[in-house]
Order: sequence, then C-alpha cells, then structure tokens
Amino acid sequence: MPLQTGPNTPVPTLEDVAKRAGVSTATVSRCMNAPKMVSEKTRQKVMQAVRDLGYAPNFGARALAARRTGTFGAVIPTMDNAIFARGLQAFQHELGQAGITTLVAASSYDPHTEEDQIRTLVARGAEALLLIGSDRTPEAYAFLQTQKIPFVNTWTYEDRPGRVCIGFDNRRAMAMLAREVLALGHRNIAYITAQRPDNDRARARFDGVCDAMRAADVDPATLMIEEVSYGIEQGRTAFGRLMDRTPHPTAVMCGNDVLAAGALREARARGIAVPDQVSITGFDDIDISEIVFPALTTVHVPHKDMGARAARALRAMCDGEVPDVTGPLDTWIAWRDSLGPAPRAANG
Amino acid sequence: MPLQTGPNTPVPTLEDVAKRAGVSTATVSRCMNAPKMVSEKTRQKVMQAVRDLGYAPNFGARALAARRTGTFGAVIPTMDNAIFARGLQAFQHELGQAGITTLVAASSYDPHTEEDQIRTLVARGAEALLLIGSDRTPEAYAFLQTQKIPFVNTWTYEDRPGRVCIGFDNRRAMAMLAREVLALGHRNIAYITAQRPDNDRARARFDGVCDAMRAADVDPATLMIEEVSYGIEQGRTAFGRLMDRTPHPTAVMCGNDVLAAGALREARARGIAVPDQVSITGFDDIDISEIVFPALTTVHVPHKDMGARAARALRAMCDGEVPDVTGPLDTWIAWRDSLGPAPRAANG
DNA sequence: GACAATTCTGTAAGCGCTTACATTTCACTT
DNA sequence: AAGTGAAATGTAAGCGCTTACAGAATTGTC
Repeated sequence: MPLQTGPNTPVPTLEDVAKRAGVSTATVSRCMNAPKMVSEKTRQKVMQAVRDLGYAPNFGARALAARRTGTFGAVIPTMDNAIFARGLQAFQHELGQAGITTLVAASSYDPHTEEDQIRTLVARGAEALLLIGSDRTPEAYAFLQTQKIPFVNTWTYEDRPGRVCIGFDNRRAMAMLAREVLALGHRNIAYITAQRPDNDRARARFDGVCDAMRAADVDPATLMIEEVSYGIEQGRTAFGRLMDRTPHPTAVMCGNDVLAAGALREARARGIAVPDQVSITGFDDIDISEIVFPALTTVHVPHKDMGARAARALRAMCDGEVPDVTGPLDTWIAWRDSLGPAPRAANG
Repeated sequence: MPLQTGPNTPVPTLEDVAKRAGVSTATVSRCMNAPKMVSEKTRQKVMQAVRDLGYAPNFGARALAARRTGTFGAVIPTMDNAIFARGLQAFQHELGQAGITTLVAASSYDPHTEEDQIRTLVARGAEALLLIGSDRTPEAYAFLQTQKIPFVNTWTYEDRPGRVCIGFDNRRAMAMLAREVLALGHRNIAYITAQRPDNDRARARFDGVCDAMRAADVDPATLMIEEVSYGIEQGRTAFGRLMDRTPHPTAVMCGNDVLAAGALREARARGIAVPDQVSITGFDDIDISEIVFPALTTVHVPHKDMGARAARALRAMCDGEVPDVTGPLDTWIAWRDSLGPAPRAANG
C-alpha cells in the first residue's frame, strides 16, 4: 500500500493538534478561525503543530458546530458547453472574494434531475443557490422554501413577488433579432428551438419570434419549426431537415448558439452559402459564435454581469437583506456575418 | 419576508420527524438509509412525517456520524471551455450510478490555486479526487497522502509506483501528428504552446514535436515557438505574430484545440487560406474542432474513457482495492481539413 | 505593589446524525 | 400456553468542531 501513510495512522483531528501544541481545542479552533484572538506566540506553536500533523479541519463537524458552511451552489442545465461557463466563472469569482466556495451541479435539462441536484447541494451545505430559468417542479420550490434557502433565477426575468430574478427578457430579445430578419426581407423563416416543455427560456424566445412576425404582418403559422434537444449535432440535422423542405427557408433562426453552430456546419457540408443563400442566427453569444464560419450574428446576453449580480444578490439575501433587483438586464444584437438580406429568387 | 416560511420556523431535524411519527430517531435514520430494516407500516408513517415537515438530512451531521460522505471531487484547470467537460460528464455519470456525488472545482492552471481547491474539496468531504496532469505542489501531494485521499492523475501517463494515472502519452501522441506534418513536406514549422511551467502535458506535447523533428533529421532549433496562456484570443494573437515573421511558417501546430481555433480565426481575418497557404493543427479533439472552418485536424484523446475509468479506479481505491491500470490509453489523429501539404513556393 | 481593565486561554455543552448494543415485539413451534 | 428465534425498535454514545462562559494571565494605573 504505497499510497498510504500507514495502515493505522488516523487522520489528525483538532484534538491531536491541541495535544501536540499543548493547548486546548478551543485555542486551536480560534487559531484557524479568528487568529487575532490568539497571542502571537501560541499561534506559532499551533500552526507548527498543524503543519507537522498535516491537519485539515473536518468540514462536516465544522458545519455542524458553526451552523454555516461558507458554500453556495449553482445548478445549471449542462456543463457540456460554454453557455453557462462564463457567467458561472463570474459568480465564483465574486463569491471567492468573500471566502465563499461554489458547488456546481448539472441537471441535464431535466426538472427531476434538477430537483435532485438542488436537494443534494443543500444537503451538502449550500446556503444559497443560483438557478437557471424559472421552470422547475413545485416540489423544488417548496423544498427551497421550507429549507429557507435563498435562491435567484437567472437567464430569465419575471416580475413576480417573492421571486428574485437576475436575467433578461428572452422574448423581447429574440423579437428584436427577428425584427431585423424580417426587415431584411425574409419571409420564409424557420426556427430551430430547444425543447420547450420545462424550459421557459426556449418558450419565451419562440414567442418572441412570433411577436415580431405578427408585428410585421406575417402570419406566425408560416414559421417552420424544428424542436430538438440541445447539441451541435441536433442543430445540424434539424437544419438538414429544413433544407430538404420545399420551399426551404431563407432564414433559419436558432434558439441558441450551439444549435446555430450545428446549422452552420451542415450548411457548409451541403455547400449552402451563408448568408447569401440562407441566413442563420443564434442566441447567447458564446465563444464559438465568433470562431464559426461565417461568424454568427446572434443576441448578446450579459453572462458575466448576471453571474456577478446573482452572487451579490444571494449574499445580501443570506444576510437577511432585500437584494436590489433593478429590472431586466440589457441584451443586444451582436452583428456578425451570418445574417444577410433575403435572396431575390426565393423571395420574388 | 415572502421568501420564508415564517421568521421562527426552524429547519426540521431528524428528531422532529421522529417525534411526529411517534418513533425514535434511530428508526427514522434507518428509514432513510436502510429501509429494509424497518417494517412497512412504520416506514409509511415516517415517510409521511418527512414529507409533512419537508425534512432534509443535514449533510454535516450525517458525514460526521457516518464517517463517509458519498462524494468524490475533481479539480480541473478550467471550466471555461469544453476541454474537460466531456470527460467530467462521463466521470459524474459513472459515479452517479453508484450514488456518489461529484464536486468540481477549477484551478485556473495555477498550482497554488489547485492546492487550495484540493484542500477545499477534501474539507468538504471529497473521499477521492480526480486530478489533471501530474505537476502539482509537493504540499498538495503530501496533503493527499496524510489525508489518505485516493486520487488519480488523468490526461497524462507516467509509470511511477504509487501514483495512479489514467491517461495517454502526450509526447508520443503529438510526435505522431508532427510526423505527419513533416511527411507533408513542411519544414518551416511553428508551435503555439500553452505555458509549460507547471504543466507536464504542455511540456510533453512540445517534446513530442521535437522528437518527430529529430527523427526526420530536422533541427528542432528551427521550430518557431510561441508560448501563451490558454484562450482563443491568445491563439489568435500568437498566430498573428508568427505570420508577421519572415519567413513565416507553413505549418502552425498548436498545443490544444482552443489555441488552434484562435489561429484559424486569425488566418481567416487575414485572408490566409488554410491549408493551402498555411496548415494548422490542434490537440484534444473537442467539439469545436469539428465546427471551425476549415474543420481542424487534431489529435483525438479518449475523453469519456478517461473519465469513466478514473471513476472506476477511484471507487476501487476507496474500497482498498488496487485499481487495474492497464497502461496508457490510445490516441489517434482526427483527420479533417486544416492540414495539407506544404505549399511549393515556401518550400522550394 | 495592589487593583482594575484588558487580553488570552480553558471548560464544557451541544450541533444533527449514525450505529453498536440492548430491549421489545411478533410469529411460530411444541 | 410457554418457549423460541427472528425481526423491529429503542437507548445512548459518540463523530470533530465551535462558542458562550468562566477563569487565568498580562498590562497599565495610581
């Protein structure tokens, strides 16, 4: 067993340190948590003992005794892609400054898995949670309530009392982009959406497209719809199916950048020129939208700002304060190369 | 305070449940942990009480009493990109099957941050750790040893007693790719590497390129080197600097796909045809290497396999078994479109 | 040098849970 | 109806730490 110190060396405890340093456990505890309460001399002794023994505090015991863990949690739909990474990073960074650790879990876009993960994180000591969207099981909401866990819903915005949202208006944001698509003359429009059940953001974005169509006197019923699960490959095949239709769309709007990346890939594979023959748009403005070809025109959302604000709001809520939520955050269109005017042929 | 049940309702404990169900705390505990030890009738009663009260066990107390947490940890360099996501997913999935929760932390490619994160995860109850690479502070290794935390080093392979590696041979893998580059006639070769200090994989990959050059009787001293930190933007600017040199390289090999994506982006911005004028290669084969343009020729590494194997190995180690590590895992070249023969002009 | 004010340290009571062990209950035998 | 073993439940001792409180040591003051 070369991996171990020895078969019977137990992991050192506070008491071991105390004994070795010749002080009480209380003093050792204070050395670790409030050094200024301890005299310089004893602190030296204690810290030396800590080092000698390779002591590390037991989280469970500490949490139990102190009734706080210094841990916040985040449940995101997927770690698979960079969508939530940037916001999460900002969230973690902001909390790190305050000495708070972040625990992350993924729900795979499934409400029951999400509920499980929420329970798990709370059981593991998360004192507050960052959540994505607002669609979740009533049980999850009930649980958060009885456990008194402050939480914020991000990536969405609803003005509902007793619910803190740090996000933006998905519907309006997508409507804005759709308006531009329509203004460029597109009338055969398709929309590749992520699964809408249990996903308020996907629904809102879809509704946004319809809003813009109605506003432009185009019947939303003419919108070609592909509803697929999340992934590059899914976007790719959905785009393929759309292009197999007759007539095919001149603009394919996608519910997120990952789907759009897939669509772009398939367009290239089929030799379809973007945006000359078909325009493609995304939503989210993640890293890859800049490096795909052609660079993706998409909706920019305030990833970092959301993460940082969520962190601050949760900290305030943990202190019993009321977080200042100022309303939905801004989004804007990141104009790049994948959206252009409707081609004449398909439009005449 | 609409966010709370009431100002003075405490979070329910095991004892509350016991009282409500009219049984002892031991029975409630057994209901939660070993249902078959309890009669059907009392279990019903207890579970009802649990539901009524919205009870959730306190992780700290449970960990303290049971001396196990059912939690494994993973410290990865960055969550920023999809590099580690796929492997991590497999890791989590495999552990999830066994009822084990995964905690993830990021080190930002900094050994001291990594050491901190290791301590944090262990303090939070991680019973075993997945780590990336083998470069880390001696203190980190010492800590793992005194705390008796089983760990595996992934994404690397070294045959060192007492150290479990689940990875591949970075050096050989990169050498293989470099051999192909050389075989295509390239002699002006550049290499964009991630920071090599504290990163055994970056060093190994670099060494691999040199190996191949020597094997082809090309002086490794002629290799143009750019060493940058991790990121698309860094790859982009490094590529720019290389193309500003005279003569410029005909092949730019990159230490990872993210850097390569940046290089590809800059090539497009400068109107440099890939691979006709300049070839570009990557390493890792992450999602984006398929969607960039032109699709990236890169080294495929067994993301999922590593994650799943690491999970199994750690489980075995926790049970006091010796994990069966069969040697380095296979890698191969993912041939796509960004590598081509050296252009005549620059080569004549 | 005695006394108060101040700083430091020790004592000990839990925090909420698990589990070894003891006890009770129950379904069968005889 | 008493006796038996198995199954179900209860009792209570911690797990390793924090922290209120009390007590000891140190410092400053007159």
